[in-house]
Amino acid sequence: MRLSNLADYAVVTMCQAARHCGGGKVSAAELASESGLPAPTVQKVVSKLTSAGLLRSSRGAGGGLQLARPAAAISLADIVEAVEGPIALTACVEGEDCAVHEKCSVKPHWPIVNSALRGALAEIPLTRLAQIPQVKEVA
Amino acid sequence: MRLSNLADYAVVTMCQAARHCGGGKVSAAELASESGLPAPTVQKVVSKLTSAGLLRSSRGAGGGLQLARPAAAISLADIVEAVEGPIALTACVEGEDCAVHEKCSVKPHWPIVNSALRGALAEIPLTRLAQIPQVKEVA
DNA sequence: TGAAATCGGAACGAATCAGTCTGATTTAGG
DNA sequence: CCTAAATCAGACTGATTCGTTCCGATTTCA
Repeated sequence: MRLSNLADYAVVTMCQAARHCGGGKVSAAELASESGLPAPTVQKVVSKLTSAGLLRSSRGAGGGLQLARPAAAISLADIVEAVEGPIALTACVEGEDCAVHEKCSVKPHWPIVNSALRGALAEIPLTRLAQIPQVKEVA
Repeated sequence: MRLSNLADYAVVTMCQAARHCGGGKVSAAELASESGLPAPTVQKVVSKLTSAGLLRSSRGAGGGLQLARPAAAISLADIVEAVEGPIALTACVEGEDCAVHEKCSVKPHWPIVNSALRGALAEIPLTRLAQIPQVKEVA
């Protein structure tokens, strides 16, 4: 029930990338220095994000990263799935058979729980995470 | 974003225990044989569930387990938290400091996501998971 | 009193994850 | 056209956590 660190870093990195969205390309090293994360780790995160189609990479000198889609069209669920694979609380949701595959009374209920969680994450766009909220409100 | 196997087993075990709720005490070995899970694993799960106060254990010969509360008052979130600890997607929600503790723009948003997920799990009572649905409906 | 059955904690092994590094590819400039 | 720099992409190592199993302490019934 805990997100992996990679996924956490991916969210932070995507937020940083979203800020540079209008500016064009940004290098992974720049994102690392801005976010304070170790550079090699950011590189790894960026690789996964690019493979998933969330980021577009331009190689060669003067290259860099840029969001493949507008920030509003990228949800938290997309980022998590890009790094951690499909959101599935249990293996049986994925089709893998568990030890109690036969007459498992809980099995039919997992998809409902699963979609509920995924829906909660899908409703949070990257724009909402990237915006620095005025935390002036009284807690 | 995946539930640990222990938590999965805990849910199955609790469902089995809920069926025996009216019958009184049930041994961990019986729950294991009924669910098809390895007996030692069930024992470990039962220990955690008892420590969390979800199950009540009676030691000695003829002892066994029984639900500490009515099944309707036990939610999926309770079971997950009993096995995996507090539901916290990231370490910073728990108070632990992450590498980017300073000016982490994402940090203020995590509690919202976290509570959303926890709420989704808290709304599913054990009774709903224990009942065997008439899966006659066309998928 | 004896014995059985239970929970509780500790130890071992495996798997996944985090982090680091080196190599291949691509572009810009001379 | 070639050189050189900068980039991403994949593979490797070490560590932490999870899963599983086993054994001991405690408690109750007969």
